[in-house]
Amino acid sequence: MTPPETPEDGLAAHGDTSPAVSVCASATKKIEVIAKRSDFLLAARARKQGVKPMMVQGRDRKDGGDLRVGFTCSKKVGNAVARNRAKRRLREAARLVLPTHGKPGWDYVLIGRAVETDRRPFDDLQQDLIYALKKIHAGGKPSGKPRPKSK
RNA sequence: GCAGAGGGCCGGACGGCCGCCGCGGCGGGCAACCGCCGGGGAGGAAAGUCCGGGCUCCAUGAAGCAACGGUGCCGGGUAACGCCCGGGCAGAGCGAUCUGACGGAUAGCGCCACAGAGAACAGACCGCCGGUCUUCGGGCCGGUAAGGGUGAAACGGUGGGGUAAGAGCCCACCGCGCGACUGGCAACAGGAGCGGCGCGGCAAGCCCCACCGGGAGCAAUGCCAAAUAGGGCCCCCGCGCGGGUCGGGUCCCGGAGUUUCCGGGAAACCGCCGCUAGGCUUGCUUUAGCCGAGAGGGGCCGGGUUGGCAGCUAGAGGGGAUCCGGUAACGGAUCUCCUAGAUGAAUGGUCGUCCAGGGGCUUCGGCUCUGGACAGAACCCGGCUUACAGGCUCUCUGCGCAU
Repeated sequence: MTPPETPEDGLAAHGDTSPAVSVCASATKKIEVIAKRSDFLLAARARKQGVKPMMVQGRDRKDGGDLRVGFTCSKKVGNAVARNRAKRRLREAARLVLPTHGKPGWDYVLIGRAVETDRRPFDDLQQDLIYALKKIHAGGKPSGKPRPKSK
């Protein structure tokens, strides 16, 4: 079966998106990786939006610098192989989506989930990420003290 | 052909498009860096972290002893091992084969539940036999351990002789113990002869004997940088003029893109050098000094924090082929191929075609749906253990059939 054409958003097409990317991301072309634990903790205290295959946390650092992203897959996701696979799919989705839908100066943390991060069709995974980013930029909910106990 | 035993090996394949992490080369650039090209990039268990090493740091005269821990039939292999190979012994199986904490119980201590008369210098409940008494039911004294009963285990077994009844009390055979000698490197095996038999089990209870072991680990360890509160040590000390780019800071430009780093440049803010001058407070006194203390400034050291670099991957290395030694594990020689190094942690994402495997339909040609186990390097090796869809292959055993 042929894959459905999704010309919008420039996410499904691969080869000829480089001019669009360079236009949109003139200020920040590279995505930094969050490496410090304290940055993860700050992002966790900021806005969040859950979608089926992942939880997305976002924080505006308000310094206008680079867009940064981090990934978290706890042992709840599964063994090491399952955690790696989930993290790789999230990383790939972030690579395709964030240059056009992310905002400079923000930190994003993507958190993997047990089965859905692996099973979700990749196009849907990208749409979910775009939806979550929109909600977060629009205001989101502050992920305060009451941690979500449901899955 | 059926049933079974023991090994060895593989553990999806190919191709688009888009990425990630090292390495090498070329080009641009003073350089930082950027671009292009080439090549490499998870496993048989990478896992558990259970043994044995290498390596690093710490401790330590050599060594011995004690304590603690480990190993435990014998011989060999190995860098070493608790691993591997061969052999012995015991047990299981018709067999191929499999299983085994397999040193010592006359070094000592301890334990052996329940049942049973009795459980470790044996003992006598029912019996059996003799004596004696008798109300004829049996009682009492003595002998005995063959028979019964209990138990995981009861102090040899069977038969004969013998006796009041019995008993290795005596004899034959079997068993047991000691054992000259023989074979073997040894574990061990065979065994002339001797002994009437006295000597139960547990060491996965303490223990004894022999051998081995100093401790901690790559978050080891070494180096560099930044910023901060406080500590220790050392130096300078005011003013003015000039010099210079060696160190720090400031500013500008470029690169990488952020509390920063690298390269180039500018100016004289501080240190510095030359001249000049003779001290901010205070103490001492020879009223002057290379004097002391303090404030201020600078540098160094040590400690914690964060980041970077090294350690970091080619090593007792693995695979293949041939030859030699060895029953084998393994060793030697020659040729050849392979050999990842991340650090919020790369080795992928996605799509297509095919191949095993499974289900359904079938006109036996196929069609269609489904679908790939266990699992991810983190300093490196040698083992062990555990997990694992499915498949390939070799050798051997038993039974059946055919010749």
